[in-house]
Amino acid sequence: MNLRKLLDERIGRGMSKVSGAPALAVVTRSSRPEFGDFQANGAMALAKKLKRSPREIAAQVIDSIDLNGIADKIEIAGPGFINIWLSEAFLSSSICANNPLIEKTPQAQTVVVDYSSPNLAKEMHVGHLRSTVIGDCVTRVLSQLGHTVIRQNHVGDWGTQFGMLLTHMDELKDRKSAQKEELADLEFFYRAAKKRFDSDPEFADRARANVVALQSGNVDVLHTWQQFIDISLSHCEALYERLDIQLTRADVRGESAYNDDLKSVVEDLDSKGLLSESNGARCVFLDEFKNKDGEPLPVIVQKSDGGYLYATTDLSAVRHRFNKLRADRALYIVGAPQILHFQQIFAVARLAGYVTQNQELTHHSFGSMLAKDGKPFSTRKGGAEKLANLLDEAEERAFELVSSKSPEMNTAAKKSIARVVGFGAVKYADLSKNRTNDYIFDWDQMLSFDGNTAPYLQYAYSRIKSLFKRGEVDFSKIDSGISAQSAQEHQLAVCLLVFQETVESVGREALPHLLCNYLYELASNYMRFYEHCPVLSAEEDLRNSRLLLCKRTADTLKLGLSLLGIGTVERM
RNA sequence: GCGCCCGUAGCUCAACUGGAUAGAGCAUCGGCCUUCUAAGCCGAGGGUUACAGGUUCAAGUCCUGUCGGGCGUACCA
Repeated sequence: MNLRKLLDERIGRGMSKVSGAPALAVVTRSSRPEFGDFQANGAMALAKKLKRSPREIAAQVIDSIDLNGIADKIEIAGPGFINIWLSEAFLSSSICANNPLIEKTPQAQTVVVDYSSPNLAKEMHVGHLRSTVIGDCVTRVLSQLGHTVIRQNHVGDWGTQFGMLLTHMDELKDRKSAQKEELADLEFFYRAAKKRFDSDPEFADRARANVVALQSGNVDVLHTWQQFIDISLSHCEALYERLDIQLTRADVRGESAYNDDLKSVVEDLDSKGLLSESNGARCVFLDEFKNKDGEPLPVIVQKSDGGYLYATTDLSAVRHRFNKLRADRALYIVGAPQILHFQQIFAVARLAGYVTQNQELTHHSFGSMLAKDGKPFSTRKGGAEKLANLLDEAEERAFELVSSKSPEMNTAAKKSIARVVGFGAVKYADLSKNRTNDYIFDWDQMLSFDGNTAPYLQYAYSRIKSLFKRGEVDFSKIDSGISAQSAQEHQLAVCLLVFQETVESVGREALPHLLCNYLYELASNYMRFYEHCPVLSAEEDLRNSRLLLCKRTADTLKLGLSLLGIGTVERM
């Protein structure tokens, strides 16, 4: 149940009645406990419009709304806030086993999400984590809400750097073991190829020839290319699997997939009169984009030598997503440096009619990862930390911690907990921040296990499970409701009812940190409840009520964490 | 130069998109384990929300300007 929406509708109706025209209730969580559970702020704006006293308006609104069975106290406070206290009966009936944690949307859409999209020429590094985990979370959330999600891994599998890589691969062909060894570490392989390219002119010539051969469809070169792509993809897949990222080979649709369509895109733009020629290149000029001299900035779709660019590829991808995949929405989880690029692509796509008015096309950007010295990770010169190294370190540190906290556990159990906790911490570090700013990569911060981190949420969960085990609780025998009498129980109960609204927001805005904030608040509320309200030792009715609160909290934490792509453990 | 993004506690970040006394975590200091897991709980200190104006019942949030930072800005992706 979306509680806020419910209140917004109920109070909004009252507001509109008083106004004589549609008016918004503007319901939010109350800023402090003495102001109740929720507050409606719409009366002030309405009073302004009607040129009347806000408190008077608020009083009329209260008279005209029916919150029977939902609220047991409504008050006017300050300049005209309407404060609402939810009734215990409402909390009890809302938090019961047959109410689903998340309701499906009545308006299911087809949503394409473009995320992860690593460059296959190199190995995935820590900078790829952001897009990968955010996209993974967004797709899980949208699926949970009942939408049809189509994942698109727009990998970089085409371009001039492959000439150099394929040439180097050819050189090693006769020495199978050497080739295998080098390809096992793509970072090493890339550097070796680059070194040859820079130092050996003959090699560089062959590399350039291979680029041409590749682009013109030479069968042998294509075969080698396919081999390389397969190997590189399997590197990615190993990381996806470790991190439990829901991307498979079927979701891969790289740049090369659009090659055959590029000519058609350009022709189509031409037929629609959008194309003009400038310095030999074919471009779309848009009034809203200017270059550094204040002159119109082109979106170049075909170079003067006849070649195509990533703008062309992306236009083709847009067309594919809306025409072939029948998307209602297409979300791009790609870093901030590409803001202008996507603004241009989206504008052209709209002009060309690839996307209609009621179809959504949005770029969800985020800042780049910087090294400790504040400088960007160079993806050309190496120096970027391999994602695999981060994951190794996460497992090691978590293993040490588990070992020190629970020395009695066997190694296998410790290892399995270390994986869930370590990777959870890494993912949460990225998911919990909304910054469009750049941010500094820091091992200790990334691998922290204290405070507002995934392990805190996992700990809350395992504490609840441990409680059930100790109490030998059988929920099939508990059919009573909850009674939230203490402040801690009440806060926890209200918090549980905000889950739906939070998840819907994440689906709408593609902002996983909202879910992180929510789950942290939920876990904090639970911890306070746990400290103040004994569960197993309480008399039967109270014990059952508290057990039900625990159960709902555990279920919400587990589902919420799973939507973040983070696991839970029974013990830790 | 122009465009976009950003500037919140010592550090990393929130603030439900204009609402009441700007909140968390880390770090620092003090308390709480013979009662359900101390990866926890309770408490303290720490702020002119970069700066200056403006808009209004109400501004961290909107507008203008200044300073500081990042990114982008014609055939790489």
